This record gives sequence, C-alpha cells and structure tokens, in this order.
Amino acid sequence: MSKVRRATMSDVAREVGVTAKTVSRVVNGENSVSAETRARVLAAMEKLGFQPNLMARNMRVGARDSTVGLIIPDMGNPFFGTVAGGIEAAMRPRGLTLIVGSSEETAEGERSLTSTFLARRVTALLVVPAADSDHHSLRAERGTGLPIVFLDRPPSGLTTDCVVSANREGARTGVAHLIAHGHRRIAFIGDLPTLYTRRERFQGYRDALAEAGIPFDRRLVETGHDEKAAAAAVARLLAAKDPATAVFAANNFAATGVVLGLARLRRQEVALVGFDDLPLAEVLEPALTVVAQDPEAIGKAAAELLMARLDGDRSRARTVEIPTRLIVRGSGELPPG
Amino acid sequence: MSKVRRATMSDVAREVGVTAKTVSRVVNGENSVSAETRARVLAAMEKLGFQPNLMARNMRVGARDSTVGLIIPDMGNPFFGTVAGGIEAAMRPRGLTLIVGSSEETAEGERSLTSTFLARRVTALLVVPAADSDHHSLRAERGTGLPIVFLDRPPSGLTTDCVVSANREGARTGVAHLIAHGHRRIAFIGDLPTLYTRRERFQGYRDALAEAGIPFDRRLVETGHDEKAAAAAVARLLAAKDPATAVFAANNFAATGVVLGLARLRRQEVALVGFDDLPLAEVLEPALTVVAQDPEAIGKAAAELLMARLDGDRSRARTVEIPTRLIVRGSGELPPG
DNA sequence: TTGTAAGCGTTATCAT
DNA sequence: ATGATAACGCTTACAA
Repeated sequence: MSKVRRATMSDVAREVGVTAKTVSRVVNGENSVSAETRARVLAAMEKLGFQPNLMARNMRVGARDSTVGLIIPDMGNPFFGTVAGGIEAAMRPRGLTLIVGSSEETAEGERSLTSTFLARRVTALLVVPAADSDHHSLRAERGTGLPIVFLDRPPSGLTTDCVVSANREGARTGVAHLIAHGHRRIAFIGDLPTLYTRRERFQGYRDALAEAGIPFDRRLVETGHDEKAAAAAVARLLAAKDPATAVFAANNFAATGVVLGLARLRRQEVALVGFDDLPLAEVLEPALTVVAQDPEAIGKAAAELLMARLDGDRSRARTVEIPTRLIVRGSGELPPG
Repeated sequence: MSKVRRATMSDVAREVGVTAKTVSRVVNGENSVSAETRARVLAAMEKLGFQPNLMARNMRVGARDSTVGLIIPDMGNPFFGTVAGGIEAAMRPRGLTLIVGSSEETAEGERSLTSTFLARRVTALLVVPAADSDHHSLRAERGTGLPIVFLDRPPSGLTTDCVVSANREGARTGVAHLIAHGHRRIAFIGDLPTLYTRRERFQGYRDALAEAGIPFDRRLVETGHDEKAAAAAVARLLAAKDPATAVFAANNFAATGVVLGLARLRRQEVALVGFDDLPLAEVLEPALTVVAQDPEAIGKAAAELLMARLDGDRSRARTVEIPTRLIVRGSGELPPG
C-alpha cells in the first residue's frame, strides 16, 4: 500500500514494445495506428491501469487546461449552489470541469482564490465578487485573453462580461404589488448599503414609490443583513408612531428574519413581499409572496457568455440581465391596517 | 487584446540577467539568494506580471497537485453545500484547493467526474456516492496511495474511510420522542429503500418501536423521495382506517412534503418529527421538531481524516459517525388525536 | 504506420 | 550565491 509510481505512456509503450508516441496516438484516437497495435496498446493500458496525466498534456498543448474556476462568497447558500449547478450543466457537454472555491465574502479570500486559480491556469474565471473587493488586478489577466465573467454583482474597476438579476425592476414590481393592494407606508429591509444588489433593489423600491406619487420616508428604511437583524428591524418599524403596514424584504435572509419577527410579534397580518424565493414559502401562514430570482438561469447565461468568449467572441463586454418573477401566494395581498 | 504569451521564469530571468533557477529560488523562498538579486527578481516579476505555473511545478515535483476533488450528487442541495463549506474551511490552512463536481445522483456522472479528477491528479478524493454507483474501480487508485474518503453514504465494494451521520441512533431518538408523547401509530416516510441513509433511519425507527414494545405495522411505512410524493403519502396515511397520529419524515424533502401535505389537509395537529433541519422550521405552525444533522462537522471530519492520510497515517480504514441533535420546537410534542 | 527529437515551465542535482 | 543540465509526462513536427 505504499506509494506506487503511476504508469506513464512510456511504461505502456515498453510493455507493448512501441514508442510513447504510438501510445499517445491511441489515447487521442488518431487513426494512423494499425488495428493490431491499437488493440495491444489498449490491453497494456488496461493491465497497467494507465490514466493519462492531464496536467502534462495541457502543459504541452496550450498552458490552459479545461478547468473553469468559480469563486462564490458562500458554499452553504443555496442561491450560489443553484447558480453553480446551472453553470455545470451548461458546461458539461463541452467537457469543462468546474472548480468552485468560497471567498467567505472577504476580499482577501477572493484574492487568494483568484491567484490559486490563475496559477492553475484555468481556462476561464467566474466570479461572484465579495462585497468589498476590487478588481483592478484582473486587468492584466484580461489582457492575456482569459475570459472573465462576473455573476450576481458587477466588478469594480474593471469592464467585463457580467450576469445579474433584474434587481431594480424586480424590486419595483414587488413594491408596486404592495401599493396596488392599498399600502402607502411600505418598509424596506435590505442588505448592507454597500452591496450592489441592495442598492439596485432600493432604487426599484424608490421607483415604485415615485410612480405612485408616494413620498419617500427614510424612517421606513432599515438594514438587516442577517435574520436576527431583520427580525429586530421589523419590530422597530412596527413600534414606530406612524408604522409601516407592509414590508419589502430585499433578500432571502431579510425575508426569513421578517417572517420570524412577525411570527413572534403575532403580527402576521402585516403585508410582506420578499426578494428571492424560499423552499417553504408556500407553507407559511400566510404563504409568502416573493419576487423570485432564477439562479439556474444566471449560471447558464454566465456559462454561455464564457463559452462564446472561448470560441473567439471578441465583441465588447456585455451585461446580461435575468428577469425575475412575482409569485403571488398571500402575504403580499394582505390589506393595510 | 489578442492572446499574449504569459511570462515564464525564463522571461523573468532574462529580464534580470540571471537563470531560471535563481528565479525559482526566489519564488520558493529559498534563502541562498543575495538580497540584491532577490529584489531585482521581485521587481522583474512584478513588471512582467509573472504568475508561477502550478501545473508545471506539480508535474516536476510530485505528479500530485494540491487539489482535492469532491463529488456530490447535487450542487443546489444546501446540505451538500454546507458539507463542502466545512471541508474547505478545514483544508484552507493547509493550502489545499477544493474542486467540486456534481454527479446528478447518477453512477455515470460519478464515474466521469472520478476519471476527470484522476486525470487531473488530485491529491485526494472525497465522494458522496450516487445511489446506484459501484466503487470497485477505485481499488486500483487506493493501491497507488491516493486517499479516498466517502461522505454521508458508505462505498459499495470497497473498504475505505467514511464519515456519516448517526442516522440510526438519530432516527431512534426522534421516534422515541414521539412515543414519549403518547404516540403508538407512527408513520415512517423515507427515501427510496435502496438508499443507505433511508435504510439506517428505518432501522432506528424500528429500534424505537421495539424498545417501547410497539408492534411494527408495515402499512405505516411509505416512500416519498420528493415533496410531492411525501405530501401524497401523508394524505394516504391519514385516510387509512386505523390512521397514524404521528409522522417521522426521514429526510428534508420528506419533511417539507409532509408539512405541505398537512397544511393542505388542515391537519396540523398531527405530530411530526423531521430528519435534517430546515431554515424556516422555527416559523412554521407548529414549529418543526427535528433531528438535526451537522453537515459542517461531516465536512470537517472528512477533511481531517483525509489530511491525516496525507500525513502518512496508514492505519486501517475508519468510519466516523457524526452525532445528531434533537431540536424540540413544537410539532413533535403534539399529543395523539 | 511508426519513430525521433525537441520542448512546454518548472525544479533536482551537481557544479562552480 | 548562482548556473548548467536533465528530467517530469506529454505532444508537435518532421522523418523514416
């Protein structure tokens, strides 16, 4: 059980009595090999348990291997998991392998993963940037022809392909839905204001208010970047003198927190629309109305953009927006007070 | 913006007027380089944007690179995402990079990923096997000293390290909890009977019944491998002549489905214990009592087992069981009809 | 149809 | 402290 050297092409060649090049021909399916030689080579490969060394091959062939690096902020978040699934599915037919790493939402983690991936000479890079990261350093990479696509959030300090949800329009729709059901005091509970998605969704919120001629009241805006904070935020909002009658929760953690908070306060009659769907949304009481994103489609679009670049598409950087969808289930249709 | 050749050690060396070997020394922090030379090399590296090529390095150094391959059945399942997060966190200090690929719960997907990873000469392999896969072919790999660890489900046809939840004991605890609250007609809704986790949890269910002297009734056992099936199963169980007064849902999909089914039937007074926690378990009405797994700990244990092997641990294959935890929230304490 | 020589980017070994 | 040379496992280009 000690470390046995792995069989190489030369080992196989020696076994058969040919040259490594002949084995290489068999492995790569070149047709200039006699049927008999091919058979003997295949037998020897089987016997020795030969597995071609992709690293050596790629080094010789093009310095780039067939791996795509994906950096996400958090492996445990099903949103990113589903995005990754969409990417994988779209790349599989092409024989591309996905390497996923998690930045833990830190610029340092992202930087370190980037450099690991680059040292590994990935074919392309897919990045969901951490909140505070900067992407100037990737400019040089772009110069070498490495396709880079950003997902969910755009890069800072770099122009490149990007796939995002229709955050602003989606939020506008969700808030307009609440307005259509008679609400005028609508709270916004979102992520940290530095985050791209929070800013976009906030704009959508203001768009909807403006369209309806409802004055903006900054006291109705709260930050709740995790469940606890969101639950606390909703408690504050409802305790105020001129309280909100409806809440727009701008991400899934916020939505979960608001649901929790309302349940504890026994205030389930407060209207609520969440951004991003939740697995149990349907079973809640009331069932949760949401603006659903399409993480799978985001991944698919990013993979397609990337493969087009690999195929030589040299057009200028594109930004693809994936539409959202309002799913009406109950909580968003509750009337005011 | 066309394909620019990437700077190599020789390029840097030429720029400085030294040999590639000297640059290599600087890159690897060997101390036999004069301070002045080192400074000039570092400057040249910066200027040319040099990034060492890990593939070439690994090829020369040991044929193995510092990548660990992980195969999971489904990227979108947060259980596996969290497992992956636990692995990554445990490996990061050691500079190991995780490559994740999804088998889509098929033997073929698993086989193809395995061979990709092997061709890539990963340092080690982590596998959550697909339901119907076989692992004889990995025997040869084990022979070459490649550490292989299975997670969540044991291998078939191969003896190797393995990390699983305490499925049987956890299920026993959950069912005993229902019994302690007066139930004697307890339904079991689980995955497909071929799945290891289903079989183990089913054993735990029977253990609990046996301990309490409750006769086993096979009519109370249903298969619900997705939400819809589980919802249908619970409807059948409650419509029977001597209906169940409590349900043990042996995985998260089954639990979600049962919650859904009970809600639709307006039968939320039926007691329920789920296996595996759900994000919104606390907000359901009634809140969901579960036997929680610890996916992060599963990942961590697997990574540690693996790193011990990399450090030369040659002891025989171990199976690590990660304990589960009963979280009491309400649904499991409801009394019988 | 098969072989030879050279080289991908790096490092081990032995010199200097 | 630095360099020359060979080698890792494979493929390209050319030759036989």
